[in-house]
Amino acid sequence: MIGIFEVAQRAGVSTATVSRALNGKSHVSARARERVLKAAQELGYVASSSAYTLATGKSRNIGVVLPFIDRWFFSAVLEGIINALVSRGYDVTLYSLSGGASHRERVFEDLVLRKRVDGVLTVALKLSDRELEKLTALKKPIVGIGGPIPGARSLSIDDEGAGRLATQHLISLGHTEIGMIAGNPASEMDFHQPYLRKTGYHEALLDANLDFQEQWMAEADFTVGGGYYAAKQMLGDPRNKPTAIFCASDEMGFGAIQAARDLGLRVPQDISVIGLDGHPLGVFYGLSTINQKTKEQGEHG
Amino acid sequence: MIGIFEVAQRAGVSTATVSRALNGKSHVSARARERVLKAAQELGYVASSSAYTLATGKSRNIGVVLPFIDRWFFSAVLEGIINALVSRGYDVTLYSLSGGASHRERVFEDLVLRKRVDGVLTVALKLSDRELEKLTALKKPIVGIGGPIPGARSLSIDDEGAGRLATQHLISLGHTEIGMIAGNPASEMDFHQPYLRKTGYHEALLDANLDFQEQWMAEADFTVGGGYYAAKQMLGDPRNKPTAIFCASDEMGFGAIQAARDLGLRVPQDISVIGLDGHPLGVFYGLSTINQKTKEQGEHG
DNA sequence: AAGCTACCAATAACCGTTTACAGTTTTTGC
DNA sequence: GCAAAAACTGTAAACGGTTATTGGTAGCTT
Repeated sequence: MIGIFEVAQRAGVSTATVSRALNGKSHVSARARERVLKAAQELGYVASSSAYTLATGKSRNIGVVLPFIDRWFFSAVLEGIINALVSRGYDVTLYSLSGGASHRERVFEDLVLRKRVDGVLTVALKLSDRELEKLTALKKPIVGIGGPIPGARSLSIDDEGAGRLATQHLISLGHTEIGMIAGNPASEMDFHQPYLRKTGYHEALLDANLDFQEQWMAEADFTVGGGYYAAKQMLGDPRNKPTAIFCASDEMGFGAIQAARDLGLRVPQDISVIGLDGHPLGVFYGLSTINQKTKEQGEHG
Repeated sequence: MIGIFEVAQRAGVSTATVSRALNGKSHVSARARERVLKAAQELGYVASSSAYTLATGKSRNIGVVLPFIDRWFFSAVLEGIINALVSRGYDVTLYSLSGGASHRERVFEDLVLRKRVDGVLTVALKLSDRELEKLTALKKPIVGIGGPIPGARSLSIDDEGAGRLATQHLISLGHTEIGMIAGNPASEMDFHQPYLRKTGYHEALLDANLDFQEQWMAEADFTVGGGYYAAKQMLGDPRNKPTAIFCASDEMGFGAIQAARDLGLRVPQDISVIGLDGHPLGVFYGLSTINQKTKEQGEHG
């Protein structure tokens, strides 16, 4: 195994100098630095991260916790996070909560607490008190994306505004009978965009003096399938159906469009559907507001 | 900060005993073990992973390298991997290559080599010689999923068989004019399912004595958009278009279906589309063979 | 009661870096 | 040229665990 000592030997200096040179610190002569760099290069030396972490307390590693990864929204955000972090020299270790409750507990009890990460980033998550306590006990920076964490830096789009905007767009197209397929918070690990987006919808209707009908409001689990069944039900009654639907996620929007088609309705002639998120498939179907993947830009100091 | 010493003190034993007790090793009396466990529990002690790694050489951490994460196939596989690994007590650190070439190089040069991982898992990746060399120099287990790595354990579905199966299915439906939208290897970080799936298609046609027409073979980049444009072109000529299309990925299949619709064709009456992967949206559209997420079961010793 | 034999537990040596501190060399100012 | 200051470099002590080695202490045998 080749360690710092071998490099030092080859460069004809001490390990301390090697360390300083490699970490770009001062108190190293140009000559020594050059020789160290050369030796390290030739030997293909990279400092062992565990030893580095042990000695410095920094791990150059960020933990990212999210409820799912195989849903578009989450993987898109994740991709953005990773690219941003990697280009800053951090690694990312991933904790998915999709494995069930015991899984979730374990993530917070054990894994996050092994002092392995320099910071934690949660996506669209609402933490229990206990979880929050565990996390803050780490005394490491925490940031919540799309789901505020009490006492931590947070970052999210204006869900209420987005909901209002989408609804207003439908109104501006001349629609007066507008339904909504909202998110179902329980199904989604407790994050609360659902409420905000729904509020935006209500407000937009109110502002425009439009009717709100109970049967034009459905909840689904953010998936294509959920949107499909919700829409099928909402549009099932020919005597009383909306002419437009605002879906709280693009994926539900896709489902709704398909449901409309299966019912023999043409989109967008017979019914308009608008989604929310910025899913790349959106261009082929309904509309969408872009949910920046740039979410990862503003974080981390 | 609370370390092993505090636990030892509280339990009235030495740190050596604490370590043995916590790691389930022998040479600890039942009484001592119990007291240690209790003390650790009360103090919420978890061994620092860097110290553990430094001392033992094991990191309980697996690196996963994949070309993208915001495409369904990859995120689905990733989710499976993570769940399998986490339930075995491993963490997963993620390396995405989507950030461009310099990014890719950095991943292999630097990050993977910080001796941070106990093993590496690549998904649908074809490595350059240099990359492979770097990786094997780690002397850690490597496994390639959906893309064999020379000299490493590999795991993938039978792409050729799947291609043949899909084509045969179309044939069994009575189709004789069958097109294919294959993958475009260059666009996809060099993985080679494209060829195999294409081979399966050809073989099935041959077996059934069916014609193969050059203009019924297109290549796209595995995305919905790619499938859309490829299909639009293939179906654009009313005098000479296939009655069925086999798409090498479900996502291209969605695009193809939409293209057909936009051309005024009904699916599946006027044209059949079959995909490959097992995308959950598949139920709403074409057909699909299931690409097991269980890919992560068979690995790692 | 002394001598063995097990079995437990503590001491101390490592794992590979960083870094405070002390020691050595080079500059610089006269 | 010389002393003092500045710049560089090496030694050794952390960092927080694991584990081989060694030392005790009981419990059995005879």
